[in-house]
Amino acid sequence: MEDYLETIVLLSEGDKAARVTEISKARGVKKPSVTSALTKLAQEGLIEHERYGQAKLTAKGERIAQDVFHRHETLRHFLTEILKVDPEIAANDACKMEHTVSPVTSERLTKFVEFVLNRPQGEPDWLKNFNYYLEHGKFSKECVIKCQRESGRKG
Amino acid sequence: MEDYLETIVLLSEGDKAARVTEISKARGVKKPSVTSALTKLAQEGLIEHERYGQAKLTAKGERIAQDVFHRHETLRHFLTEILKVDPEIAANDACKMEHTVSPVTSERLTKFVEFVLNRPQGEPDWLKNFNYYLEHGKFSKECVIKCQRESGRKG
DNA sequence: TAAAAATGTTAAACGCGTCTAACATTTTAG
DNA sequence: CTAAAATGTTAGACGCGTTTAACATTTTTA
Repeated sequence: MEDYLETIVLLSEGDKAARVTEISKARGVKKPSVTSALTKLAQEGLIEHERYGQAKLTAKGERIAQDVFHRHETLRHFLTEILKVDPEIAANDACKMEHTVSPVTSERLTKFVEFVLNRPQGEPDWLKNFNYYLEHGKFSKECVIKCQRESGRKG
Repeated sequence: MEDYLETIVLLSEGDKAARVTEISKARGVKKPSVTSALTKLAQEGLIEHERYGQAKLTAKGERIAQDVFHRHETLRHFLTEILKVDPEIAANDACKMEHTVSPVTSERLTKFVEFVLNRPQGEPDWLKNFNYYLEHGKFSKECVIKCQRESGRKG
């Protein structure tokens, strides 16, 4: 059901109205599935849906939809920009994971992505080293040296 | 279904035999659910299940079960040791995410966790800085200074 | 070894989200 | 304005994993 909310918010923010056919296309699902989903969401007070008309998010629905979308984006950014997963696969994975991640994890991941990407000076050194590690399967010399330096006489 | 395989592998490796009642307790599910799951897994050639007896993984089943377990552990480590999510919540989240993560993402995450935790010199500085960021909601002075140093005259 | 307890299976039902086929409504175009 | 096309809904079915209730088998124990 969360997926429907997300789709509705995306359509509403875009140029398309959140109608059955559009939602159906967007979600890759037949129209009766949409109708029944909308009926349920309306019963739960998350959308308003007039027969043969548009779906509109209520305040509560909007809140939840934005929340799901936020989880989606956080996961997607993490996957593409840190783990360097192919964008398409990342979007796909994010789409599935967004529903299973607990609030705490979501919040931590958000902070993590912020921490890594919004630092005062951009992409950190260690992320570059991770990319080296990804490509070569071992730590770069630079990385090892840096580790040794950082750990001082403890090493 | 993957969850059943995982449970079977864990019971088999532990002291308990993989019998209906044990699996039922472990998964928090009634016994008929287990019976029907085992029947399906047997049909797919992932386990052998003699009526009223134990479930045993086939080679193929073992491979898949280990794979799921590996995804689980990778996710769990990432959540607890990097994002510092509470162990119980982390285990829970891992349990749900392990089924939705694509092979590529799983592999990258594994490498990432390795990279962070199995470095030559232990937990890296930046992870400590992330912990500071988690607690205080801002970058530590040390972190900012380091960033400036690293970026040199570009900054 | 027979009764009791534990364990396992079967049958029938449910909720969920989906589908197809048929029907209803609205929109569009001639 | 009306016929055709597009859009939306309803009814009935399916697969999935689950449940309860009843029954079958095995194990324990007295």
